[in-house]
Amino acid sequence: MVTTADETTATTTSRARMTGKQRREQLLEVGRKLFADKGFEATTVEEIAAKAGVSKPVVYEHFGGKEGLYAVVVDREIRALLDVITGALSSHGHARVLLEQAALALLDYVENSTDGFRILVRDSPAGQSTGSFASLLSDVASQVEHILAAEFKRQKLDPKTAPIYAQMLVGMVALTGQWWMDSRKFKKADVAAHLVNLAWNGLAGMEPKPILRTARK
Amino acid sequence: MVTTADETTATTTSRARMTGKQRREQLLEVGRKLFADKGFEATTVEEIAAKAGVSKPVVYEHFGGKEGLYAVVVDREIRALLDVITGALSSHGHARVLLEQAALALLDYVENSTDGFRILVRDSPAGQSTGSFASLLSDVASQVEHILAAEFKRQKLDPKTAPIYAQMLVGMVALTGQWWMDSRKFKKADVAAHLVNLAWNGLAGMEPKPILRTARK
DNA sequence: GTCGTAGGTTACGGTTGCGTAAGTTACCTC
DNA sequence: GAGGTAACTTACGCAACCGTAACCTACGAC
Repeated sequence: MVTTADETTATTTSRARMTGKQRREQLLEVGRKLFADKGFEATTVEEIAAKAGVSKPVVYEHFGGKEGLYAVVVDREIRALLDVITGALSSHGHARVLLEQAALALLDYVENSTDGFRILVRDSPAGQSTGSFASLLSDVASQVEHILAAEFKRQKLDPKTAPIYAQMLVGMVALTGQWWMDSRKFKKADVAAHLVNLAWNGLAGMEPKPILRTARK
Repeated sequence: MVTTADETTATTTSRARMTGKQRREQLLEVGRKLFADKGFEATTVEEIAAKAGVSKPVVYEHFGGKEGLYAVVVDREIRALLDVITGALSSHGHARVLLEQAALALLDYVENSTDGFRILVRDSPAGQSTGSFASLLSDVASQVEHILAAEFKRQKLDPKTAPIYAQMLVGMVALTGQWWMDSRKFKKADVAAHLVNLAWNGLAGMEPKPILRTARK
């Protein structure tokens, strides 16, 4: 044992004994990071344990296995993301403002919880056919759909087509978030403003200098 | 499909001896299907071999391993998709028409080569950090960027922002394709028309009954 | 200060799936 | 119909990981 030194890459985070809760949270953190970096299958239980400065059975004790840990990690991320998006979409106001807020909410999430977002995007624990991220997207899309349907009626457009447009908007925002996560060459507020600009005005009627209508931290 | 008999799940496609080329192509087909259905890691070499009615070493003979086979499969798909998209984008004409054609090209691809598209979207052979699909997208985005930059100058918009909009458009189209692949509740031409409608006119100025401007098979 | 228990360890069994060595069969050529 | 070669097989070695059984150890309560 001895080992004050870390062998290969493992940064032995803790050394001391912890309470169950603490250890559990720590394992979740460590796992999150690893899953984000290397994906589900490429991450091994031993690696997780090592990086938490603990031995393998501890992981099994808390989560019953890799899948168990992964499930909890994903569940938390899904909930967190869904919460902020739903929050943004269910404040009342002009559809344009809702869009703006939802976009900002996603970008915030991408910024603050990059690892989590990366996990969701990667998804792929083979088991569930419906990737959890896909189902999150379709959940959000259905919220957007309702907003759009109302808006369409007002504008004398066919509400039957709302699902398509909902899907497109969600896709646009989601993939833009994904892209922004890696490139990061533009400011968050700018990305959001352009997002809204394109979605609202279209290429034919774009504002030259789009600005946000919402005050934000 | 010249299937003779299937046992449990493995559809032993061939029984007879083949030439090297034939076998190679057959293995690529089989692999493509399996990778699309189960992903890279979940697919085993034995499974591929079995489904091709052949034994494992044959696969190693032709491709040197699972990764080798996968690489060829992905490479072909990337090329194919990139070709049709690039083709659509490099015909000259109104930007709106280009968008329309590119959208249709993608949807065609999704329709005709569903397995391939699913593989690309899944991607994830751990190795290359830059998922091949991501790099394809950014490739396409850069093409779109140039088209947009020209268009922006004409419209007195800032060409510096073209990359963002390019990314958004590509994201919108790509994720819509992904969604359409699974849902399939709308007709291809309709999806394309709505795609163009949103991108071009925006939510504020949508046409009630968008129609395509291009004649298509 | 002993003792119960939560927190932790070492060490192993078992499966899975990759990759290869060595040998076999059909087919084509002369 | 002998033999060479391309196509293919059986059989195995081996490494990685998962998961578990069995055994320690710090530490607060009494």
